[in-house]
Amino acid sequence: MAYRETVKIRERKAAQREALVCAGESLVREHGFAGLTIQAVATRAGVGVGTLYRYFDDKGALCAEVFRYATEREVQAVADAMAVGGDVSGRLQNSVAVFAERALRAPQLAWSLIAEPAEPAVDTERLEYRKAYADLFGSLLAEGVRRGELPAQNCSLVAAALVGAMAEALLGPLAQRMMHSEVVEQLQALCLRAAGARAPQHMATATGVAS
Amino acid sequence: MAYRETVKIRERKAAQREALVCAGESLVREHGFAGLTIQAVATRAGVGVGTLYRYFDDKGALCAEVFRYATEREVQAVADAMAVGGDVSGRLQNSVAVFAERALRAPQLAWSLIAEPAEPAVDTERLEYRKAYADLFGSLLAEGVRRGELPAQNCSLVAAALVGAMAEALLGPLAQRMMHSEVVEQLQALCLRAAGARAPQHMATATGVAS
DNA sequence: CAATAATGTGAATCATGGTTCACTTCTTTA
DNA sequence: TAAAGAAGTGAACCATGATTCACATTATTG
Repeated sequence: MAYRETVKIRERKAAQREALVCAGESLVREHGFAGLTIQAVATRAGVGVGTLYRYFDDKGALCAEVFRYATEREVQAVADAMAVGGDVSGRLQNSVAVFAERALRAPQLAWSLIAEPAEPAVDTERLEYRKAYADLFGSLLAEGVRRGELPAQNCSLVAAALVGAMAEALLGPLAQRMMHSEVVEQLQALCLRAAGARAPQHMATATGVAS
Repeated sequence: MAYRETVKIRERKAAQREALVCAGESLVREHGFAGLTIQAVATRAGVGVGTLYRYFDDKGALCAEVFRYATEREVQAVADAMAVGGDVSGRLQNSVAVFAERALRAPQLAWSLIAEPAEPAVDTERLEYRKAYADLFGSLLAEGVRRGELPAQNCSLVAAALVGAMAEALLGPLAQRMMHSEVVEQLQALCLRAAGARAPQHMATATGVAS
């Protein structure tokens, strides 16, 4: 016997894998999933195309991983904004702002994650991603209803609708031409009204925007 | 000189063109844009693939035409529902119902028109399509604001958001598992709240659903 | 160091589906 | 009916980009 995977190698492999995912993510940030070709990822990571296939079964697997990687911090940021104390309306207002501001600051990434045509494997992940947001907003709404702060409603459906409303409003050409702050304020007001919450209160800055 | 296009031929050509578009639309209805291949359209229309290129520059042109063809009646149905008399809230409620019911009845088509990945040419048309809806809802909202029936708001942005909210709520897996009537009612209530309109009123059936 | 077992490589291959074009068939008119 | 101009045809072609695989390189251990 003359070879067995050693710790050093295992770590190098893990680092390599992450480097590949990371290269993929940077490509998506710049050019969307359209720019995520095996060639481009390999080149950017400084390896040959064959190497990619030592780490991922196929392009779909790579795409899915890149999607998850890019997605994780987005969802987390909204979850954090929602986790602060205060009434449901305030937390809703806050999380809408975080969602919106992040999307406005990285429009290419936002579009890629929410709407860009891509591999079937990405579509699967995307469903999860939207569900993650919908679940987040859904439980917040449910809490509001339970506390009597919001009127009775089908929280899951309304949550999905809120996510759709924000996505559409932010990704359309309109939002790019408006002042970001106005877009955020309008969306906050809209979402609060849609959920039947109290009117929005002025907030100087939203949290959770730092990357 | 021994040939010039005659009326009979011109008509036959027009008919042929429409037959091709129509074949394309039926494919989209059944299998989405993924099923819209040149081969499939040609076969369904009973012609050779070459023939398609006598009528359309390329696949994009055909797709765009198919999209417009399928789209026209959808937008018209909503426009009709919006054109009836009554207050803005009632008309909003009515058009939301029409939009929702049509989407629920033809989910494959709705998904293809609203969200399916497709040719770039289709994406361009899709922008128009969404804009058409957004404009429709936008002017209704503007009228409501002008009349003092709705609170001040950025009508274009809110309209886009309403379209997004409906699309997301209807296309997600949730709506398929719920009773259609409940989905419609929830969406009506949501959109009215979002626009700051009065509470929804009971309506036995929405108009404009017949194809 | 020799043997072994990984990982790294990229030109060649494959898959898919749009597009072309040389040829056939049809329509019109002198 | 013959000539001319169009429309119809589909096998061959092409473009794109993922995937493979025979070979090279590197790491490990007796």
